[in-house]
Amino acid sequence: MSGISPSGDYGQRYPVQHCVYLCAMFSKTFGYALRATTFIAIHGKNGNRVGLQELAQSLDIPRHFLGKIMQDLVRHGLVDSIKGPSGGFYANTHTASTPLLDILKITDGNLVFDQCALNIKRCNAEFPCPLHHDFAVCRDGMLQVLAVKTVEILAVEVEDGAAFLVR
Amino acid sequence: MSGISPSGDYGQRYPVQHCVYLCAMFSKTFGYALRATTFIAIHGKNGNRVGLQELAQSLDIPRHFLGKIMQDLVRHGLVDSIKGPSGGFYANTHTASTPLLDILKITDGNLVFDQCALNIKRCNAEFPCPLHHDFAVCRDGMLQVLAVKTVEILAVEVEDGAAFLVR
DNA sequence: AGAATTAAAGAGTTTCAACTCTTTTTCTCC
DNA sequence: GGAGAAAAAGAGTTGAAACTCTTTAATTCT
Repeated sequence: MSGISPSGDYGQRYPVQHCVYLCAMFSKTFGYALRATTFIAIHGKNGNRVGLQELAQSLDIPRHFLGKIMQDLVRHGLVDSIKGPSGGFYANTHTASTPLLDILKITDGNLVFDQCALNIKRCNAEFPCPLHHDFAVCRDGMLQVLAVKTVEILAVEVEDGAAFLVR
Repeated sequence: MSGISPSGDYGQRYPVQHCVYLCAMFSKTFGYALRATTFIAIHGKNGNRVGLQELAQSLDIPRHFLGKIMQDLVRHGLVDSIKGPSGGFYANTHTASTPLLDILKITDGNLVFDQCALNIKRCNAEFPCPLHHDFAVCRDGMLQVLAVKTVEILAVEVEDGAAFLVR
């Protein structure tokens, strides 16, 4: 009959081997924004400014795309910026204390997630899709992390060498 | 200064209220495929056949798009089909016992997810991004669910009225 | 055999995230 | 105040997922 390997080999059935196939939960933009904000929380304080060029190179993010994202973060007051020579981005009083969830709201918008994992229109505890509960556990756990963790927490981890923003 | 509400209101800073913003983890195609397979496991047995028209209408899925997806499921041996008048899709010996992960592999492909939530190139336990651990917990939990649950389990839940494939 | 029906197949369209390029505005320094 | 540097702003491009439309192949029934 048919195997399940997605690329053409329709051989026989196979045991599920250990491998990971899940898609990302967040947009790339969110990852870029989070990493940039954390970088600025670390390097853009005490009068220091981080230029777009430096930021993009340090984090290996497409420069112009990052420019757009930074615009947004500045508009929302997450970081500050100044134009002109020796201008750049720097941390303000909000930067470090920002919960990650705030960044997600900016980058990924008001996707109020009443859709479920299976994209059924109205899926809730009363009329759940077959994956409603399992997915809710996973999602709410992640949400809790994002609500509780702040940029500062990440910054400290990175400064301690316990986590990394690149590579 | 600036609020965080994504749609233009750059007012003052705000408290994080309870709301959910996470994106889906799976493609729409996966949701369609999973629901269709489960529907067929329920209604396409004992010589019964489910036509594409009926399937698409019952599940509220775009008909021609579902046609493409069904092609794939048939090719991979997950369900069987027959053409002509009174043709349609029906369950075979594999259908009910298929783990959900198999369907994900077909629809979402061999996305070996060594990328992390923040899209850093090489993110692993040794050199983790700041969200590596939290995301791994969430992802692996979901993966476990998908590996363990089968179409049959969903079908029973649906037949018992404990879960729903539409609405 | 021929008409009707249904899935399979293939090609096209739409939408949106991700990314690029160019121009404008603001600021500093001489 | 003029030149240069840097962010802001806006418009354009690309690629892939999601969805549509049309044609072909297989099957049944008369």
